[in-house]
Amino acid sequence: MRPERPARGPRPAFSRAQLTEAALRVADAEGLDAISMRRLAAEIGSGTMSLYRYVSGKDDVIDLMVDAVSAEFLPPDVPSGDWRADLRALAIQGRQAMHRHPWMARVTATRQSSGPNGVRTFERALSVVDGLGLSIDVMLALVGSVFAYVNGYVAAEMGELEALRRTGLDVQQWMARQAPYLETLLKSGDHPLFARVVAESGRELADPDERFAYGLDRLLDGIAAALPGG
Amino acid sequence: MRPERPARGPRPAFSRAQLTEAALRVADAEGLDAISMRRLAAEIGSGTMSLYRYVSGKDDVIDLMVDAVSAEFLPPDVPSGDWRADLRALAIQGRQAMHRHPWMARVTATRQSSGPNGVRTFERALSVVDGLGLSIDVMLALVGSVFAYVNGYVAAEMGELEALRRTGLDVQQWMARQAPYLETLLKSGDHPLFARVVAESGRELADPDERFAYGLDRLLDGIAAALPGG
DNA sequence: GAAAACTAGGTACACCGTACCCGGTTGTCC
DNA sequence: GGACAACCGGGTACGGTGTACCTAGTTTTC
Repeated sequence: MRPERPARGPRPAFSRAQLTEAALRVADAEGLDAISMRRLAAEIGSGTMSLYRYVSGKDDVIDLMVDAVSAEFLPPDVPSGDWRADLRALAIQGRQAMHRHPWMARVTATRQSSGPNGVRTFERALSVVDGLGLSIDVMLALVGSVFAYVNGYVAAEMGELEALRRTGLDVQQWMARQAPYLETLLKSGDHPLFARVVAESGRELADPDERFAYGLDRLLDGIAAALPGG
Repeated sequence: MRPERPARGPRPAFSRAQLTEAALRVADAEGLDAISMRRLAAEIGSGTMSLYRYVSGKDDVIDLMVDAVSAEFLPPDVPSGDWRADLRALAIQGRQAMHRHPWMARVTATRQSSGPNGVRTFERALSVVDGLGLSIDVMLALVGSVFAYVNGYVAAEMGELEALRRTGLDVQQWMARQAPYLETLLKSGDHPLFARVVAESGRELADPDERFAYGLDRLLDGIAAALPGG
């Protein structure tokens, strides 16, 4: 955790920040699976094992990456006073950050950042619902439910996109490949609502941002209704 | 996709179902990372490469596992008429299934099942909100938001448990190891709400099931309020 | 100048998914 | 009954992975 110059020994050839930056560049462009210690070493022009002078292992690299991205949607240090707007903005900015870094959602779904920026985000999210007359347990549950929705929604969203990217196909080619299986499902007649989805979906809530916000607003409605003030 | 006896050739020594069962046994007991083609082959007493007669690759094995677990929380084929109770039950049973299979949440967070049981679950979830005067797009958004909450919540929940399991430590040992970092965070004074969490959390909503249900009920409240009938 | 504390990084090990291939078994058809 | 297609089991091999361990060089302190 200390990128600073130690007392003795030669000057380090690079820094944890440079390593993190290289890892982000690779993962953003080629996906999380493109990250390997050998690859990262090649990227910054060092020997593979030298990386272990800066991080304790690959997991540590991932932690650094997550914490770096967490900084991108850090809420302002002082809440606006409108808890709903603040929570909504945090959710939307979190999603946008995960869209900029398509590998992010898969990681944060199962492991939230315990680095400085992760903790800061958590603290500021709690501060958004502070002063509403809630116990810390309820505050935690409310913030947690919004995080759960955002992480769950975006993980599903990006999971599909990343799976598509891995195939190397475009959307048309992919749909053409799925067509026979889809046909079988529809022809069986056992899935009338799924058939309706295929036939008539997309008239409303066609914009992905709008779809995300729709569910988010339902959740925020429910939270608002449970608040002491009404 | 065809475990049936083919026309020619020797009788297969095992079946996709047996392979799936072995994979579930290993993953449930030792985690998803314990699943390897060599390990599975050893488990069912076959050569490694023979598995490829039954599945196209490791991803296919995972798909089979997910679809098998999906059968565990398949909603009844006819909704009760109480959409809220049905959606709530689906969420709770989905979570319970993911608790029985700790590896499941990590997988479904980014890749929903497109196998028979996955499609059936999807169809029946939609049928729960059918007949309420909603367009298929809104139905999709509502079901999707509940899925997002459940997947997001349980993925975070299980992610923590699985991370703990991987260390091999028990809760006390793990907390003792984190203590110095925690101390630093608290001593800095920059995280007063986080400090409150550490100090006073657990008085309300101490039961994990209750915590999960609390957020879920907020979401369902918000959905109820948006329904045409009120 | 010696020693301590750090640095870079090569080698090696155990494991992974799976492409490719060979040889054996079974059913069908002439 | 013989030929052959179609399938099965599975060994070998390749190009990857994370990282433990070790050697050797460099800088600072005493």
